[in-house]
Amino acid sequence: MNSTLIIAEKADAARRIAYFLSDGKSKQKREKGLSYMEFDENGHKTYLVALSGHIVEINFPPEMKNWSSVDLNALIDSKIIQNVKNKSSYNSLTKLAAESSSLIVATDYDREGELIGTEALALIPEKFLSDKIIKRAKFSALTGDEIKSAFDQLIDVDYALADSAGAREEIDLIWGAVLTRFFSLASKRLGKSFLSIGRVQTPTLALIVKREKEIRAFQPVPYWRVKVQFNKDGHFTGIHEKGDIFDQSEAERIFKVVNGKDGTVLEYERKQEKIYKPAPFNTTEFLREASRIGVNPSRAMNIAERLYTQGLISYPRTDNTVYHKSINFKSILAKLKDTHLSKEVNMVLSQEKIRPSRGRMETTDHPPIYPVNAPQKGKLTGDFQKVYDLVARRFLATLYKEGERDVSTSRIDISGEVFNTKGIKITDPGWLEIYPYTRVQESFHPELAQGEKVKAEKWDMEEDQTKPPWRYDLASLIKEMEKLNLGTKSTRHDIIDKLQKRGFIEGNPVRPTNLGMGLIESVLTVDSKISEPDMTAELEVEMDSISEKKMSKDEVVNRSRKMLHNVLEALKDKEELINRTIKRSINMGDAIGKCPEHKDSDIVLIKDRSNIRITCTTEGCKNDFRWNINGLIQPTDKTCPECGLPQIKVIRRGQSPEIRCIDPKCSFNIERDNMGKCPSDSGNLVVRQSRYGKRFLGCSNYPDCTVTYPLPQMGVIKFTGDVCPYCKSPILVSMRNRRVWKFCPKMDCQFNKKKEKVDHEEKKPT
DNA sequence: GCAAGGTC
Repeated sequence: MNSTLIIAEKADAARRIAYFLSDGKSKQKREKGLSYMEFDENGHKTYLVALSGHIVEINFPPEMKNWSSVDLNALIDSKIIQNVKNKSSYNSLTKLAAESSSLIVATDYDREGELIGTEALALIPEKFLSDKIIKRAKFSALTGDEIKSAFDQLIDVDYALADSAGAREEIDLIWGAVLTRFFSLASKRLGKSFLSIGRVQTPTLALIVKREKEIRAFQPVPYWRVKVQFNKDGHFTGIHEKGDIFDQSEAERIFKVVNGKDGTVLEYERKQEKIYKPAPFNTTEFLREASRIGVNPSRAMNIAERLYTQGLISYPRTDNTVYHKSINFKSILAKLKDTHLSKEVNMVLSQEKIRPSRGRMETTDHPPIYPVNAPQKGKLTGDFQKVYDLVARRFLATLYKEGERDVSTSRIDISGEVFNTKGIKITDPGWLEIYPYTRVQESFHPELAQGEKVKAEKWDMEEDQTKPPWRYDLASLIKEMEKLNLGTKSTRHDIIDKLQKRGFIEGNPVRPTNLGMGLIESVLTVDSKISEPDMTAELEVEMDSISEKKMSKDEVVNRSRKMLHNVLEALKDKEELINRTIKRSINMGDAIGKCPEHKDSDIVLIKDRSNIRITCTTEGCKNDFRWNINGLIQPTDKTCPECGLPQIKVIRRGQSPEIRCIDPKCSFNIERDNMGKCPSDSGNLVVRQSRYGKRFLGCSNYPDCTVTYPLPQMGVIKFTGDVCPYCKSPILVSMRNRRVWKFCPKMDCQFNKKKEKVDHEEKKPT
């Protein structure tokens, strides 16, 4: 029993700790469902177990399960139980702990890490625990030096710090569950359509709703700009120094003074400016850039995780924007040299000295995101390739030189009115050559001299108006959440995903749905901080008081329970109002056109998750349609050529948008979906959408006839009017990216063997 | 069917 067990937070950390402590002699062991690492040192055995984050999950006991019958005040005061989530870690942990004389917690050195460590300790049966030495290794980077010195100077486990994270867990659960149930019950939205409330998700939703309200309330104000186009070896534009002029008569006065006249240079300046290279990637910046190249944060995070486990990039969850001195740039560059980025690598290597850029945030938990290895040729495709390239190019850009540009400015006088001009010319692209995701706009500007006359060619008075604030896109939303300290680098994209899946927000740029607007409005009917980032800020203060041992975890949690009782009372007083607010918001709908029956009535689109109702606002009108659609529905300003009802645009992931009549039974829609006769019972074959949004061909006599055919998911599909000579199925034609394919929908049919390629012009499909 | 936080 002379051995040590080290508990690590994740497999990667366990590997690195084992490697550095054993000088590379550690071995991975797998036996009887156990998985751990092991090494020997002078007869002393050391085991390492890797957890994967939290090993237990807290929850309410089973008797609290029923939403409708459990009293919410009782739920607030309910005891909280723990469930083991990760059985295999648990088995390795308890087995090896029994064989060890000392235990070392070596999880990440932060609040959650301390909790993850103590959770693991708490799972070890008391009889094995009592006689053991329990210690904590404190390292803030997974480097040899850090790890070795951490294990030379072990400290004690900080139970107060773990408790502070434990309080966070419990408070989040209690508030989340109680309020989620309250709002769902109040609006009678139970089952799949429940309304969720949480410390992070609700303030995030409120942010989006607030912005939408600002946009809707925005009153544009007109303004004018007086512009003159000058010419000397090329065109360049001067803008009157007053910029946006809100007084129309003043703008007119200036325009009249200068119209038709040339200018005289008052001042001219040309200077060299640096184009600073970007900082190394932290999670937020990485997600922002990925979003810009068309990979949404959730998917980007998912891909980054997989690239990380494949050993291609470093750990993707980090706040750090400064490379640690231990990173061996040369060896990484050597690995990247044989890839399609060899040109860029050589550019970096051609410098006398490599000086990496630094960001503002320097933490010690993980390095910034950078490539650690080159992928095998052809191994990465699609978005994986895009994301890897983004990380690799960002890395190379941070190691290359700054760019340089010439910035020319001048002030030009026309009859006492002054015009500012500006031109930018890149003289040395520097890192921009490696990192093509950033573009610098160039504009022409000639060299000028003071007192020089410049010819003017065009005089304009442009009218414009002030613009409403921008909607958040997924990238700027994550950035804003980071600024407000909502969520963590690992959870922000998940929170946004949740808001989308629950039908509170949609699109990118992000808009709240009517349901999302209604939920926030109803949350605001009582005076609480549920929808404010302050909830998190205040929780942080409480957590600090626990870790500083000024308060106990129970004191803090119980105080929070008391507050929640009060909030719940206030909410119950407003229950009826809350119900009405949510109902009204859902039924509000967006106007998408006029009703041909009732000329004064709007046709509105009412969305509630995947249920869509499109109806005339006149009570009882026959134009009341229901759609169940997996996809986004957008209004168009067109009407159906068949029946005159408004048309909508249906956008499904991976498919080209379709124009539809709002009446599902309109011949316009039927015609488009008609793909010929079913060979089995001569019903009509029509395009249908599966529950998962995949399209396929099915017989109109379903469920009596269950004939289906798969369809290509991309591109436009039409019926040619021909019938397959082999199997009698209708012959279809698929058009995508100007490529046209004629095929039989029966995949293994003889017809497809010859893969007939049809020219666009040769035969126009009907 | 509830939260947010780890990690895969």
